[in-house]
Amino acid sequence: MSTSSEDLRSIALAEFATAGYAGTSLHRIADIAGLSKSTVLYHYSSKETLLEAAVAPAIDRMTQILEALEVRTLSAEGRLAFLSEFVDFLLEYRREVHMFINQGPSLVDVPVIDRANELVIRLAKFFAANTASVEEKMRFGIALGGAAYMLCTQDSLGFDNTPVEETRAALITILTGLLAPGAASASAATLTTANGI
Amino acid sequence: MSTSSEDLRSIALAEFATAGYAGTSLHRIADIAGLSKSTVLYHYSSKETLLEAAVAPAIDRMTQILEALEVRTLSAEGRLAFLSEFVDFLLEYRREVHMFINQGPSLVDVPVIDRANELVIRLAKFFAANTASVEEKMRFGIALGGAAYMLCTQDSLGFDNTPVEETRAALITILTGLLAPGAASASAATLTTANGI
DNA sequence: ACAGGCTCTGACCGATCGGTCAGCTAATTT
DNA sequence: AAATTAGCTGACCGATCGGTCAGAGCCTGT
Repeated sequence: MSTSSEDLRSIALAEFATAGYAGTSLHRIADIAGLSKSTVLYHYSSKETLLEAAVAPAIDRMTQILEALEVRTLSAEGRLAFLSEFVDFLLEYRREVHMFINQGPSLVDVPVIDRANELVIRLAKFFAANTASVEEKMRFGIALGGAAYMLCTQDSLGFDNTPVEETRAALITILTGLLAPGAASASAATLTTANGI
Repeated sequence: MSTSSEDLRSIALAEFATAGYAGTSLHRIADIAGLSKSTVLYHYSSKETLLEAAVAPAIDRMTQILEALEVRTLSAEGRLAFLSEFVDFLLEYRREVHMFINQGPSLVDVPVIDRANELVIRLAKFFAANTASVEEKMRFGIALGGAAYMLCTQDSLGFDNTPVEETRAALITILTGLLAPGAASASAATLTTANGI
């Protein structure tokens, strides 16, 4: 894997996430990378291949997390531990998650995006089972969509130079309060400090 | 304003919100409306004009809300009353808000979207003033982005046939807890019932 | 020195994009 | 009845889209 390939992958991911897949041309990606459009199609045989390469790591990681999750039963502590793991996932793959969430419906014919949509549904089923109330389902949607949006808009919200540790700790606190209202703040504080923040 | 004009406006809004402005062709809008592309350009002189017509009502309403907000000072009750008003705004203009939030950065050269972006910034400044902590700014981002996402994805989250009143009451409860942690649940319940739900 | 990959490029292709224009039809105005 | 207007359409335009292809430059192994 050459340097150009990795450059193109990260440039494409950033552009797809902000301008949208349809709104980003191969010419633009090539320009940013300082290459020609032909070179982009040399490294990735098509625009769709480039998209798949851009989001594949996030999908693999998400699949892995979900499989481990669906095996073990979920105690109250296990739920909080999973939340901590999921926050790390969100922090690392914020742009990919933002893409899945906001462009998933319009990219249904792309196989890799279909897999992502399926993962989101599986996650939703875990967090808000069929027996869950409407409010619980809404809480899950707000947590997922809100976190992805917020993490991709830090600059516009005015805290883009915040250290990652602080963002992580605050996000765990907020999501804990959102998804487990009631027995929230105490457990969240315990979890936050337990992870060495 | 003929029937076709209004049809095209609502079709365009729905398509722009789900597939993105760049990802939606005038041909597709015309097809859905059962008209020709030429007819779309007869009613709206350009694609950008159609976008402006689609989002203008939401921008006007949001401007009106913000101006009224920035005049009066904000007591604790006033803040909750505003939240109730803002939830109504979100419910009515969910697709427009979803557009502003997710496509705002990529449509900076469109004047009407610039106005929308400016409104979001003004709203952020109200909710999380410059003195606000990072966590408070994050809470605002999650609330805004999360509510817009959740309301536009009800079907995928499995509660699309929920009556509006229930959605509204739950959203007020959730957002109150998100934006005013601590003195949340009691006030939220009071506000919810006070609005006749 | 030479042969063979790797990386990269410009020229070119058909399809689709947003947009223009002349003109059709049916209703309305005078 | 004649003229005008609103609503709509297909043909067409230049620009840009994703994608193909032959080949140039370069580095490595023989």
